[in-house]
Amino acid sequence: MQSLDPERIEAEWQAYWEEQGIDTLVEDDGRPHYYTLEMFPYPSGDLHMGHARNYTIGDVISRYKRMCGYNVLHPMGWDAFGMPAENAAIKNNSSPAEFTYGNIATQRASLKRLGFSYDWSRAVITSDVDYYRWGQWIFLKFWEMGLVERKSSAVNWCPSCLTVLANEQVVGDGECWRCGTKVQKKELEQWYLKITEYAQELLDDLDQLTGWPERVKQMQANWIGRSVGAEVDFTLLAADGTTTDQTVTVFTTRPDTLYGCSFFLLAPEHPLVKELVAGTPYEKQVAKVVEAAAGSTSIERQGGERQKTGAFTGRYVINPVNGGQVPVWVADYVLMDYGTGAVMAVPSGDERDFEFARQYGLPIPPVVLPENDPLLEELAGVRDRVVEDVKWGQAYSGPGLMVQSGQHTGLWGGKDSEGAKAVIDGLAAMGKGRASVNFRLRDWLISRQRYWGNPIPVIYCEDCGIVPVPVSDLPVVLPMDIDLTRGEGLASRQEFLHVDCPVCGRDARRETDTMDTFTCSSWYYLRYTDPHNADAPFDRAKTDSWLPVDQYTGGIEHAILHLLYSRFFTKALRDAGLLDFDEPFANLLTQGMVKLDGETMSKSKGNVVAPEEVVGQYGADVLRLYILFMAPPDKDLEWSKEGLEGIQRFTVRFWRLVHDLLGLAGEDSLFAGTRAGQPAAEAGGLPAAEGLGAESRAAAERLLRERHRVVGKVTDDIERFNFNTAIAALMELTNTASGYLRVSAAAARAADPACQAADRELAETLVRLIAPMTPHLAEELWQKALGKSRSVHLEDWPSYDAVLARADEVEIAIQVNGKVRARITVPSGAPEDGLREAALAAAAELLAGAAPKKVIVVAGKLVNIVV
RNA sequence: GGGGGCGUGGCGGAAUUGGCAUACGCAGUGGACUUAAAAUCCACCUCCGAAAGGAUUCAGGGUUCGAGUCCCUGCGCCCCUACCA
Repeated sequence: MQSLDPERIEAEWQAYWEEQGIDTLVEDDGRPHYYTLEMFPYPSGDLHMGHARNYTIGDVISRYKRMCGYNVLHPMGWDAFGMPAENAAIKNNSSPAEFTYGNIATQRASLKRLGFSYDWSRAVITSDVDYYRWGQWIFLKFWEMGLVERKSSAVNWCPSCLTVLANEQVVGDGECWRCGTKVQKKELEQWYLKITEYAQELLDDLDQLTGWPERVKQMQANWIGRSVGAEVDFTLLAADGTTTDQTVTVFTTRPDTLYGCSFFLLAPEHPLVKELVAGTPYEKQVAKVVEAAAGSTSIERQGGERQKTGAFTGRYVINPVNGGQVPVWVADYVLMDYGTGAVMAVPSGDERDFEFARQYGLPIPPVVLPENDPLLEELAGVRDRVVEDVKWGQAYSGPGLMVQSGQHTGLWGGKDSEGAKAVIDGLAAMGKGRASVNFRLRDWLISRQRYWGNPIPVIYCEDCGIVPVPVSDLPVVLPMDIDLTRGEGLASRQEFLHVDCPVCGRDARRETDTMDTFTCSSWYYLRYTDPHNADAPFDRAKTDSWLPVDQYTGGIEHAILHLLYSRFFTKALRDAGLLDFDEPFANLLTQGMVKLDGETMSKSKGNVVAPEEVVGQYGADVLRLYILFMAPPDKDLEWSKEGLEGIQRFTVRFWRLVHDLLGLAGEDSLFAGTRAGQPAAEAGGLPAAEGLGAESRAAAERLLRERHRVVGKVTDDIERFNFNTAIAALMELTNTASGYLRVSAAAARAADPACQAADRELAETLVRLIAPMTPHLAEELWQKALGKSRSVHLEDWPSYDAVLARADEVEIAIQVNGKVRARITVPSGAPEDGLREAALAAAAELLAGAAPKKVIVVAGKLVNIVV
């Protein structure tokens, strides 16, 4: 027996698998399809432990499903465009392409060293022109469908990355998702994809995603942010108080509180603001609020809450339900990009309005009263406004009785209430309002003022305006010779910038913005089904047969960004007639983080453990098994060197056990450590094993049962991704088998053919069970120790017999009043009646004559006697 | 503020439908082997107790024959999100 040498074994079998092409997909071989996918990495350096975890989980699923008889698509690629490559290029005086492709080579080597079963012939790199040309093609397809829009709006600008960002990429307290710099607001003309057209469907179809974590679905639902309510039109009064024909519309979820509107608010960025105050005494104060809001990145917080500021504009609007004149204010807490940018303030029913009213001395008339409110007696049924100001310490935003609300007084108010409906109906009849649904989701801003990305295929012509690049002119190739260290960008290349207008043929200018990298990752899972297609992004027949992805595995950080964008792309491509399914990922597994001393591993904190290092020291199999064992995949994993070494010990024990079972162990026997050639049991005080005596026969029986039980357990656990307990069960089987070998003499086993066959069968089972997790170790044992000539990874998953897994006898706990007082052993499958009798007999002494009131029998488990 | 999740030995964690709490591993302790150590093997290893026995899944209450699991209250922790009208 050779000693376990991971370095030699792993190199040898990786070469063998590659040469045999066992991971290369053979399409349409008659087996059912299974598509397992892990989120592809960004090539910013070598792989980190989070990648190792993500891809280990995916690899176990892939190998397990293959052994279960599926034709498994298990691809890998790189999300290769983006900022870090630009920054690194400037720092290292090289180019983004050099940096990116260098890291891809490094990561590819690391992935191979970890023994992942990817079909490398299908690798997709998003910065390859053969890939991104189809991203441009899809952009033009979306253009055709009316899903592309160029518009001017207040956008998020990262002053460090020198580019705009999508709403989803502004994180935390208004920071850039990539560099953490405070984002600024800028009014700019940019390219958008109309994801909002799919808002309702993106929300509704979350219900279809039964294989997604509730948490992720909730996060997406919150992000989409559907609110039901109404739009209300307020008529603007001129400066002299006369009526104009101009209206300002608000969105509200509480139309029932409309009678309590005592002031009207505009966002500082609202286009009307300037116009209202121009040349008036109010201009100065209002301008102050507007300016402060523009620099709101530096807003101070007071006691965790922002101080609200605002200013009166000197103008009024008319409340459509009661004709009341309402002062118009500008307030910094009103957001331009939610609703209409204008708000009807109802301070008695909204905490923020309440706070603002108190601060500026504005009235707070009550309109919806909570139960038991002292005002109920005074105001019940009162239609006109008699109380202008409540004495409350805070607003009441719950449901309640409507008062001081004209004809709607006495109705029940609240979100989506009868009162709300009645007010909407009244407004609709007047033509001053309508029921409305508002979404928080904004259109997806996809243009980036960066070089290292997919060029937006658009041309600006002085005569023809904005012209899409004709499909026949694709791809728009990204020039590779841009020198970022000299401050160059796409506009620096005349041959890129200047182009003949596709319509009129005159000199025109190319768009120099590139697309958000998230557009590249929004459809890569489709490309894997047909990665070399030169005529189309993908082939409908292939996507139909492989998608949706059966199992997608990746980090929770993509809960909104990537997963929402991909869902949108899928739906849009479906509507383009290119796909026939609604959702890209049927099942989603979000793996937890890898931590060290309770902190997330990160380069900046300097607390990283590099997978490469661990592989070098312990081997890929040990790293993989450790990652799977230490925590369930969706929980955070605390790194522990001791734990890693424990797993290493287990792999050695497993290795020796298989050899022992086959009679191949010799001096490396599990029990060779104590006295040469003698079972350690002797030293441990057990009688020396002489042959297959009664004790070893009993052990053999136990072992057979355990074999069937553990195969069942490991199968169930892998199906449910409980890899940690699957490994625990394998450890138990290993321990049971060691116990059996300890009490039975090797010579006697070798002399008994039935015994030898059983031992061999067990060894084969063990190797097949561990194969998805430690593929190299398993292959070495399978081919070298067991003498097989075909890869273990092409074998069938072991089967088991539930009947054999059941013990002949089971131990039944006898409880008295719910506490375990005794145990009896009965034949398994004993009938309930018998069990009851046996239990009562066994408990007679304990009961001391007390008559049982009730006896509960749980078959095969326990009997509870209630006295 | 809103939403989601969690709380089990010294540690990571198990308990699949309400049915014997603490599987498996780490750390620790003792033993065998060794001149010795490491490695290996064996045994012990929730707490109190000499033992018999008792207590124990953050705390308190409830439902139930029976609760780590379900319900209520409180405490603590984590994650997401946030002037969203």
